[in-house]
Amino acid sequence: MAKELEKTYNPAEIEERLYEKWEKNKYFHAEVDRSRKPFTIVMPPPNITGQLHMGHALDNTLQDILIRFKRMQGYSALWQPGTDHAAIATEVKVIEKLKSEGIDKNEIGREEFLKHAWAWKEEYGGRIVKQLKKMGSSADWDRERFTMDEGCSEAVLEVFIKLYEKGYIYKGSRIINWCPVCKTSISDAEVEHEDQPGHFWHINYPIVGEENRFVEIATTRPETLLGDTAVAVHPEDERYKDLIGKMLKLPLTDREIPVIADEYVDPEFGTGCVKITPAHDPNDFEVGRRHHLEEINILNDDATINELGGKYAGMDRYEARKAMVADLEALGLLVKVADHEHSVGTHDRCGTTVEPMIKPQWFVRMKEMGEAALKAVDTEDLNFVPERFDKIYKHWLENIRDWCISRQLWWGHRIPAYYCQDCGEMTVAKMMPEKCPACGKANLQQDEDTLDTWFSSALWPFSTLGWPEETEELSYFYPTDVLVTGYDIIFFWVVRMVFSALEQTGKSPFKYVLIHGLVRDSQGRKMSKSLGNGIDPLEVIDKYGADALRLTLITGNAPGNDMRFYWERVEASRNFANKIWNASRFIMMNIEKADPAEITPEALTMADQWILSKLNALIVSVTDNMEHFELGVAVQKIYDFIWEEFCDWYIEMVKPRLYSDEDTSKGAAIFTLKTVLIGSLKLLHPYMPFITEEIFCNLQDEEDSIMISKWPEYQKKYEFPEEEFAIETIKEAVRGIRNTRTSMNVAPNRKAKVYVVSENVKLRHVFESGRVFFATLGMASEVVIQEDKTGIDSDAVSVVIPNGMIYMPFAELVDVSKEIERLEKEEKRLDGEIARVNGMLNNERFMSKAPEAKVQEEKDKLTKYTQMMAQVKEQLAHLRG
RNA sequence: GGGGUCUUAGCUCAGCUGGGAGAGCAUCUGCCUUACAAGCAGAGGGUCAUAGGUUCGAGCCCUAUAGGCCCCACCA
Repeated sequence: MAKELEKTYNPAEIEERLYEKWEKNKYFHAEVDRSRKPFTIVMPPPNITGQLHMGHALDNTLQDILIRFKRMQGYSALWQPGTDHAAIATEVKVIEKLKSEGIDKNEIGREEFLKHAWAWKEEYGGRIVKQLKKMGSSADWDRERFTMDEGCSEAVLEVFIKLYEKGYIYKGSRIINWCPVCKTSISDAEVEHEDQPGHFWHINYPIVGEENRFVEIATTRPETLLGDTAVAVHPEDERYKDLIGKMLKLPLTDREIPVIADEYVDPEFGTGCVKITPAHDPNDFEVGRRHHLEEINILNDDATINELGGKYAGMDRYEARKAMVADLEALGLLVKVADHEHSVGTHDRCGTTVEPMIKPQWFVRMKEMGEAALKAVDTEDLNFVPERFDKIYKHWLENIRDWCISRQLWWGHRIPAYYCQDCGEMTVAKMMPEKCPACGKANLQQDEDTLDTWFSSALWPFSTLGWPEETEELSYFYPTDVLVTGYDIIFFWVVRMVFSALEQTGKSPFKYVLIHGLVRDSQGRKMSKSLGNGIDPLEVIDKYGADALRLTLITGNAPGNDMRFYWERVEASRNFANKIWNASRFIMMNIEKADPAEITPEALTMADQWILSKLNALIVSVTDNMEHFELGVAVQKIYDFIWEEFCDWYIEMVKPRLYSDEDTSKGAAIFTLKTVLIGSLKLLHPYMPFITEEIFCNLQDEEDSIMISKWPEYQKKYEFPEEEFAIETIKEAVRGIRNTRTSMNVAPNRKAKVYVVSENVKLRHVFESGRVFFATLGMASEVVIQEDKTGIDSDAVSVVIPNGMIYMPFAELVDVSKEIERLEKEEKRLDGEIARVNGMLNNERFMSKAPEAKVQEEKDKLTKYTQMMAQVKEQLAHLRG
């Protein structure tokens, strides 16, 4: 006996209770089970500084749908969760917090600072996890990991040393991107380029020994002049050929610099002369190395001018720029200033303009590993969904430069390099060596730098499973099946996981990468704190429930595309939840009256067979869509089936049987209602886990769970093509009747006698079986089925159906001219259809080239339409008298 | 500069390998019919950006054009 449901659907109360139950019963936990196939998803670890936003909500919903689906299909489905230490983000937050307490990072020192950082992690690291749980995420929290926990740190050390020994990690003084606010180097991927309005300052550099002769250069950053060590021209540039090798007086300094020739210069651009600042421009750096130029660093770490800047020393870079331009103008060396839009690199975390600088840093050599990562896509060991993202992935890898992995931060994995304070020898090892291997002295000090956060996240798919240990988990769950993430972190993360995994484990870390887009606001803008246009997923959950939020995020969206999120859409999802709730409530109310454990197949009526048959088809197509990651399409089909076929048609059809005393028929109805409801709930469960679980459990007595129930499969015994056709025919007839009644303004409560006339025995039989539906669905007072028009009022209203006619005598309501109008419209429609079909069938090439089935399909249509047309014409002739 | 992507009903978007254009919201009409007014029954609304091409057949494939968005890029 099923329990009765509350009258209103209250997600808040239900969700919390069910999530606790699932956790308590360990339903999320996956074990190595060699008797079953594994299915693994590794969760992109949210930052410990994180706060759940729509991006997380979408990302986690997609993963949860896949994992619940596979779990129900019988896989040992592991969703491996964890959090990321988020080096810069966390360090900045901790610094801020300390500042507010009047504490300065540098005063307390590294060790003390890290204590605060860990305290922060303890306090806030769990927050995002709690929020993910509110989404219904069925991750295996027992296996939760952290990028800086012991195991992950061990993996980092292992990889670092291996790569170092292989020569893939090296230390070098090269030009890197420096953030003057965060005071650390950052990788190329962390620099965002944005076009900003700026100026082109044209400056004359006097030629040494030639009175009043100058070389005019143009620059967007005049302050870097202080670091110039040459001016370059194109070797073939006739204008400047004679200057090559001559010396120039560098303005505002007492230095002299040479004019050099280099192919890098584009003679067509600007003046054709380029100032070369090797220490502060990546191109100039390359030129400088080619020509063995001096590299003069003129900046401090906070982007003020350093002691080499003479009178400008101590000034901020922009202040210095202003002062220098003024001085140049006073000297008469400023030729002109032109407006110029140019691309400026900014730090993606803080927005500060990045300053290229030469610093000793650690790099990962990308050539070989990049090539391996490229190959993985070609061999289909790695597949992007949608496919177009392989192009983006490949293009990036083809142009990749070495990855700067050292950061001047304290929070993170410290670089395992040790320097002898006596002889300067560097040793790379997991632990600090007791003695320097070179000089034997015990005076070593570890490198101050830490690793880029992405260095440890790159190992996430295997470090979380125990690597470098050869664990059971690793051999069973790895490589993982799907990675779900946004296109915005393909470069940061996906690429790096792939080459790291290939290098360390010899395998692509996942077979599929399911890419999703951004969740935007109703106007298509990015949701952001500064705009204040974000919608908080937690607020959505509070108001409408997690299921409604999840459904909203999945419907009407194709993989890789951005979506707009607004409240009206959530309401639509909530309405659907309510629909299911009420349909279930109705079914349960009736189960109380009779609940047959089993019924004989013969007891199933045409309607039962029809809906079971439809469910069968739904199962097949939804499963197929889900296997192909077409989650939006799949849930749309479930939605339509539940709302339209099941609620609007089947439940309405079955009501008279439920209210009758005929037990066999009632039993079959209840059996079918229950079977179809359970089947649809299961299909829907991955999308809307809470409401489906609540109903599922209330529907049966055992304290079971839908989330560990078996995924529905196609059942041969529920294949009823004949009955499907019959009900579809009846639906068409009912729609015709309703339509006609509405267009005639027949009062809804006015019943009418309905005559079905057909010469077709089979059709009469169908209507005979479906007689009852016309009473309830078609407002019929009486249904008469006959072979001809005997006894039907000559002015009865007609509805044309394939192979037959329906007549309804409405005496006083009938307006002949309107009737004619209606039929003429139908005639026109049929005329069009017939013309179209004839066009095809009369086309020889269609007949010879189109598939046979298609030709037959069109022939059948022609027969049907021709027959209907004849009836329309006959009726028209009759009305026209 | 290179690449990607989009242009489908008033709005937001689906449309899987080419075979008679769909959903949600909005609008209009009528219904509180004992699961649901967060609902029911009906209706209107689209030369699928434009121009070519391939095909028996194109929203879907190819080419060009226009407009929007995004990513990558060392032109000082």
